[in-house]
Amino acid sequence: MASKQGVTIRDVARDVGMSRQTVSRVLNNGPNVKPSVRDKVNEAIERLGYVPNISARRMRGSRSYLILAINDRQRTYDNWRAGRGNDWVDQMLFGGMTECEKHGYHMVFELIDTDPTKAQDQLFKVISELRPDGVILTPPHSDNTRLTDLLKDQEIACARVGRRDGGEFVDVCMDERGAGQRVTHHLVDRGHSRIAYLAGSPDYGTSVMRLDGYRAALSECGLAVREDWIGKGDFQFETASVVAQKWLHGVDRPSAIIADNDQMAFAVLHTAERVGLRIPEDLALVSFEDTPGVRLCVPPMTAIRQPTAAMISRACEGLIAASSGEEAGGVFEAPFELIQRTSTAPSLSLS
Amino acid sequence: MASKQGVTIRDVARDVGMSRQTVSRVLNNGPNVKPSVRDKVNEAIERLGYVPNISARRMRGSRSYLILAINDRQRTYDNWRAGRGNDWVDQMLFGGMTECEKHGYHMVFELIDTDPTKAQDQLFKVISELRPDGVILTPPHSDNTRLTDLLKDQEIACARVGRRDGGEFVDVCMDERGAGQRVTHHLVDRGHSRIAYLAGSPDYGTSVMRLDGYRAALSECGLAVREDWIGKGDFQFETASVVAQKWLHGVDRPSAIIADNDQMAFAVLHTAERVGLRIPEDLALVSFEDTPGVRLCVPPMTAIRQPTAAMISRACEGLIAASSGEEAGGVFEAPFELIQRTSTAPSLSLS
DNA sequence: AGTATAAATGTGACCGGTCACAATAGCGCT
DNA sequence: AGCGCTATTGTGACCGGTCACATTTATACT
Repeated sequence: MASKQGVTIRDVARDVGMSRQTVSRVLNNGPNVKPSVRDKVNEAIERLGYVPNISARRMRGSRSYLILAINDRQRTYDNWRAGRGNDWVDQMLFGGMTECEKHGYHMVFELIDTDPTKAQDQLFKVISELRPDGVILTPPHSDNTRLTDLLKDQEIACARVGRRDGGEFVDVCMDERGAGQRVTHHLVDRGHSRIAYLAGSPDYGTSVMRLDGYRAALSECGLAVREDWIGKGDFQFETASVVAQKWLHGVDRPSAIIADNDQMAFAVLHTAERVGLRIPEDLALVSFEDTPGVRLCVPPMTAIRQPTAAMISRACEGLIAASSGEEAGGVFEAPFELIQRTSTAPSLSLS
Repeated sequence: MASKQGVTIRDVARDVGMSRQTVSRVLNNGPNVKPSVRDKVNEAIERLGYVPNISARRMRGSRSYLILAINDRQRTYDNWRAGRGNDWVDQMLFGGMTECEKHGYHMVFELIDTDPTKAQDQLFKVISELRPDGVILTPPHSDNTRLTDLLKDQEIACARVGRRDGGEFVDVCMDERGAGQRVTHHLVDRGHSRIAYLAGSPDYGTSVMRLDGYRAALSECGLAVREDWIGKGDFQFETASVVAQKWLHGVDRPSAIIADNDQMAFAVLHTAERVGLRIPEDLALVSFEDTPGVRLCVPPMTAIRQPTAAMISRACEGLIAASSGEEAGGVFEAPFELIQRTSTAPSLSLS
């Protein structure tokens, strides 16, 4: 099964009686083309149904019109296998694709392993094959310097989701620290002073920043930070259940828990139910991830809504600008939203 | 920002003192290469870190090592916008990518419009740009003959999700009719005889087949089909709410409802709550889509679990085989599963 | 008008692979 | 050794664009 080629640039050139280079100039919005010629060429392109072949463009030219989005294989697989979706992937796809389409770009998704060395090999392979104009790294790979070094070495623009260093990188992020603060203040405003924090992994920069915001907010409110109320999770349900169990089973227990992702929030929810605590009356709960599950569970949870689509969209924009020769590095911070739902509704017992 | 090229096939050829064609033969598992040479070349490829460039391969060669997956823009956008995820996309991504990776292929996702003419133009553009080896069409585009004709004309292999005609196409599907039957029998087994069916859209072949299975099962059980209990939905919450409202508000109401997708099932759930019907005691409910929301809502719903990942994986396999020159068309039916949850639990009032 | 300069257009090479076909090497057999 | 045949390897062209540079045409200015 061979895929034949349709109309080529030479067909268009012949049709308008110009050289292929002139047509190429029109295609790339190059300078020094007489308006009348530009119009004539565009008309011919339209009429003949000419569409430039991306592979050919990539050969001699420097652009491939491809943006590569990298996700973590284990994380994606776990979510998929467990039957909870990858809301994240969906939003990336939508935000990225919409932006790419505007500029005539395409998105390719790839999964790579968590192990830094394997990840490096896999990324090397795929960028050698595809030679994308830009690569989007998502956590935890945004923090892997082997990958960023590789991309720098290969002179491929790189966007990092969840980082905020900028420089030559297109860093897109949310104000994680601010979100940590906001969530904490939200709970304090509701009358809570015994607020625990169920952290994800210190390997994730985002986790660290959120936790930092939590600490800061407690200080701002004149509340002490209890280190035993900072739980060490791993984004998984099981581990979080153990921590929640420990916290909730005695008398000296938190009145509110902030969970670093939806799975850990669900773990708290289940544990609370098991030990007979009602939400929100006996325990308030906030999730840092606003997935369908979080919205639909009982009670629906208050959550931080990450602007994933906006971030990826911006990442694509930056990468495309960079591959057009512009200085596009820097930090773009997308605004988060705190969605208030029942899990932190005002409760009588506290007022 | 130009992406430089690394090691090329000529570098490898020079290294082993052979011609580039010989290296090419090794790469493509071509015949007539002396084993010792093959080994030497492979060693050099490994040592030099050579990875063939996909764009270059595509130029003179007939393969692009690209599989294109097409999804409907409106549907994806609606789901995304509404804050419910696209579980479907996630599974496609995972199933497809895993299969592609095995064969050195890559997946590109694209969204196209529902309108058949627009869809055709958009597909034409993207296949002209990318020249993929295969295209996966998902509902409702699997039923759009303009698209399949275009692909046939362009000699690009095509897989259709949710179709079962086969022939030159790689059709992957679930036994939709069987699922419709199974769901209906499940309800009858639970003692129901007043079973309504909230259909999606007659534009979707899958919807039609499921409905057919429902009718068949009722006949098999000696139950009459009530046409007024076959609701015309459009996969949307709002429309389904109206239908559910009509059904549930009187005395002559169904004791069980089958919904063609999760949104419509949620609509029934909400409507039931509003009119004071308990699930499953007063009304049983089954969803044809097993998304995270369906699993997490209250009560958790019995649902058909579509083997999306398996179907897409198989589609990729077929397309890759086809582009390798094999006769790969045909129908592949992936097994569905009925996941029994609380929404159809045995209820006292019926026993 | 005549020349300097800029604008517009054209030409050949080239990117990194694969194709078609040519050329050489190796083998079995008389 | 000589022959026929097959297995193995090599050569030049080529895919469809873009690059660098050459060439022609238009505009500006003395």
